[in-house]
Amino acid sequence: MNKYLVWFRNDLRIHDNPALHYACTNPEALVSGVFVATPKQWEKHFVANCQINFIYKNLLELKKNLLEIQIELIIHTCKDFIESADWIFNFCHRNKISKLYFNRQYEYNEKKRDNLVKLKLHNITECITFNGNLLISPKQIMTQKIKNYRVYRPFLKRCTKIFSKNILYILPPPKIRKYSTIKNNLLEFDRCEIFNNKKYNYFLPGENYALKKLKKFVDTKLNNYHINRDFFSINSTSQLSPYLTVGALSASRCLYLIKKNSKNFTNEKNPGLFKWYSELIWREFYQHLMIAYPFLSMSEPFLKWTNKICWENNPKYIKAWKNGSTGYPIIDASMHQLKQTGWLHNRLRMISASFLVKNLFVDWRIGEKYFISHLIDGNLSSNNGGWQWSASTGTDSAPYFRIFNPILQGKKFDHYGNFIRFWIPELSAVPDHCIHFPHNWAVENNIKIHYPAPIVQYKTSYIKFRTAYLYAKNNLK
DNA sequence: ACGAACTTGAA
DNA sequence: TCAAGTTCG
Repeated sequence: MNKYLVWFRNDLRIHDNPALHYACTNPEALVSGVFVATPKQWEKHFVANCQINFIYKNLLELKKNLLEIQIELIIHTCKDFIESADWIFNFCHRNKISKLYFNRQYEYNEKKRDNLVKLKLHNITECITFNGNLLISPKQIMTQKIKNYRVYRPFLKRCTKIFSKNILYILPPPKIRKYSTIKNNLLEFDRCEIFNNKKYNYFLPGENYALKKLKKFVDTKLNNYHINRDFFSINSTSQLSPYLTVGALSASRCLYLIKKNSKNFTNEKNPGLFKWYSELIWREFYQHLMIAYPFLSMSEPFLKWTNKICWENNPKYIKAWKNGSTGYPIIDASMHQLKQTGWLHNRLRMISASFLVKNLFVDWRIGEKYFISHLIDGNLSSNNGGWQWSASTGTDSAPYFRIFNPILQGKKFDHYGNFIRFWIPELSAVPDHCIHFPHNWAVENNIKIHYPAPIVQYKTSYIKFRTAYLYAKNNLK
């Protein structure tokens, strides 16, 4: 009897999963699933504990869902990618697997691992791979001159053209298998220490929950998304990024709903929908960018000459930024939320990134690494893209003279200071109009607040960065 | 090859 | 206005 194996990686779902779907088209075959955890690899790349925890919890849900269609999910732990490639090879060899199915990953190390597996399995097991994670395959989206897009807007326009022309299919989950591969229906996760950590319960795991959450967002928040999305204290975004990262939800499922909700999803008549769609394409854009320019995943800036900037990297400043004790409430509140929940609104990511780079004059890569090591939705390409955008080192990034003023941003988007009071209770007595910079108010009213003084002055600190940036640009480009 | 366009800001 | 080069059709 034919034995097929589905190798799950960042696609922990049964809906819209090409590898799983096509492995199951032969009703006679024996289909099993496998996931290989690689703790050392994760550690080396600073994957956040909350994300690892989230992966395990999602695996549990995946296992349950696969159980219902009589497919066993084997979970094995290896050290790193190299070892996992060996293990997959041995597994296929030992169990006489005739076909191995998986959805492609395009990152540098992942691709290297997969090529190794393919090479080893040559003449033993047929490897069948799919694009299960991107909305569009890398080669299918090129400029007229057959070059990779470097600028977001034309990329978006091209995507829109393609998507409105093509019909989008969402693959259903497989039907119950004729022959079961279930050996045990125990959910053997209890020994995983991280999994038992009760600290991380902000995002409920699982594909079923993600689909419900998506539907609820589309039904209740999508229409006003463009108006509400920037106000980070009112929960107006979809908060689906963790599910997209582990693949409990596919981006194409989101696109499918977008198309379903509007015949012409590009139409300005649907501004909320269009805005959300364009955010989804940002995610896509940064992935394509990293595929085209792998050096982006190796701590290299897009603009090479920015390597010549002499970052100050003051350890005191770095520590204060990480701990949320900079004396700028919006920054400190953000850093508290990041540490405690593993999630931050995108605007807050931008404000705190801008502050680290352009006020504290710290190398953006230090911030990039810190975010990855704390984010539940941490994703190499989006995180890197966002940081390079903020630091003005990317190809399509904010101009260096564009800087977020943490006080003004706070006043604009957290007008009543609700967000700040939630994360910094020490400031709860400060009146609304002073909460974004409470220091002067405290002095004038002779009130002692338990809150650090600002570590840098906004304006002078920015000039320092700007001077160094321009120096590198003009002299060393 | 020419010209339009270029996420998110602030003074 | 800062500030301006590059990308893309």
